[in-house]
Amino acid sequence: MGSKERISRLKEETRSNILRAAFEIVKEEGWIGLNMRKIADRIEYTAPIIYEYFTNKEAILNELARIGFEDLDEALEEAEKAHSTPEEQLEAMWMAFWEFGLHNKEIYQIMFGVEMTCCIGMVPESQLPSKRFCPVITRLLLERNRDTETCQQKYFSFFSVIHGLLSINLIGKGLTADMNKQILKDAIVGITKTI
Amino acid sequence: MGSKERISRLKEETRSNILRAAFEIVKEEGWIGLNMRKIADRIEYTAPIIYEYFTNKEAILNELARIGFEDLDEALEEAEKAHSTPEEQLEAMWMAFWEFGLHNKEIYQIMFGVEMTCCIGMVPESQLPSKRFCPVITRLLLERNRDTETCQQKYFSFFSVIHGLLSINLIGKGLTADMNKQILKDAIVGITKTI
DNA sequence: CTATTTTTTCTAACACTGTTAAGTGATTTA
DNA sequence: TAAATCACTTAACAGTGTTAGAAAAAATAG
Repeated sequence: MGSKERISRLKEETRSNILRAAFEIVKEEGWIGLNMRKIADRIEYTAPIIYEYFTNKEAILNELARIGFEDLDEALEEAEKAHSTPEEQLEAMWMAFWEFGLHNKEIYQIMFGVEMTCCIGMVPESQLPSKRFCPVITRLLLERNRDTETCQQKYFSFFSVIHGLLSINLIGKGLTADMNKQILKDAIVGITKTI
Repeated sequence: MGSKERISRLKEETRSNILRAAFEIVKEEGWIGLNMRKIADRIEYTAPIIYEYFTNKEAILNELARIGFEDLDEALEEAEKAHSTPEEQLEAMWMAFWEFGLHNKEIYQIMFGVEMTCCIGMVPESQLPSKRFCPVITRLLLERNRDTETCQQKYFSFFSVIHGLLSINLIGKGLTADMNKQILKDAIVGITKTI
C-alpha cells in the first residue's frame, strides 16, 4: 500500500512548512524574534511537534543558514560564469556577495553573525564561498606568477572588507549607497592589485 | 552629619560592584552568559536591587560598552601620540584597534556586535573612534592635496577590513596570527595608498 | 465491525530568562 | 518613643526552550 509514501510526503511537507514559517518570521522580525511558539502558530500546530522534525531551535537556524549558503553559492556561480578573466570574475563575485548580504540581511546575520553560537563551524556549507572564490584567486595568482599558497589569505582580505562593510550597514545605516559602492570598489580594486 | 556622603559612597560602590560583576561574567562566559541573577549572586544581593542602579539589563551592557569605547579611545590616543607622520599614526592606531579587539573579545562584541539590538547608536561614545581617526586621515588628505570630504569614507574603508577580520577571528579561529598580521598590513598599506 | 495497538497531537509542566509589586525589617527622623 | 523612610527580599508574572505523559486519532488485527 502506497500510504507509506503519502505519509512520508506529508511529513516532508510539515518539515518544510516549519522552515518556511521560520524563514518568514526571521524576515519579518529578525532572528532575535524567532521562537518556537510563533512557528507553531503559523503551521497551526503546537510547539512540541516541531521537535519531531528538528532537534532544537538551533537546528532550525542552522538549516536556514545552510539554505542561505546554498543560495549565496548559486549567486556566486552565476557571477563567475558571466565573465571570463579572473579580475572581472572576482569583482562580479564580490559584488554578488555584497548584494546577497544587502537583500538577505536577516539570513546573512544568521550565516555570519558574530554573536551567534551557531552556524559557522556548525554547518559544512559555510565553506562554500571560500571554495568558490579560491580557484579564481588561484588563477589570478598563477597568471601573475605569484605564490598560490597565499590564496586563502587573499580570500580573507576580500571577505574582511565586505563582511565588515555589511556589518556596519546592518547596524548603523549611516552610510549612503554611493559611499558603500565607492568603498567597495576601492577595496576590491585595491586588494586585486596587491595580488 | 556626613552620613549622607557615606551612604552615597556606598551606593556608588554597589553600582561599580554591579558593573565589575557583569564585566567578569561577560569575560568568563561571553555577553550571552550574562544574566541578572548571576550578577546578584556575585554582589551578594538579590536580583531586584540591580534595578535600583540600572534601568535594565541593556543599560548594563551599554555601560560596559561605554567603558570599552573609552578604553579603546585611550589606546588610540597613545598610538597616535607615539608617532608624528599621519601614515605612521594611522598604521599604529589601526594596529592598536586590532589589539584591543583581540584582547577584549567579549567587550568588543558588545561594542560592535552585529546582532545586538544595543550599543551602536545607543551610546554616544561609539563615535569616539571615528572622531579619533578622522583628523589624522584629514591631515593625510591635505598633505596629498585630496578632497577632505572623503575622510569619513576612508575611515569606513579601514574600519571595514579590521572589523571584518576581527569578526572572522571571533567566530572561526581558522586564521593563524601570521596570516592576520599579513592581511592587516596589506589592507592598511593598501588603503593608505589609495588616499 | 469491534478491539487492540500504534501513531499523532496536545496539555501541562519544568527550568530558566527579565522584570515588577508588595511586603518585611532595620534605620533614620520627629 | 512613635512615625516615616529606606534597603532589601520574597513572590510572582510573562515569556523563553524543552520534555513527559495524557488524549485523541488512525491503522491494524481478530
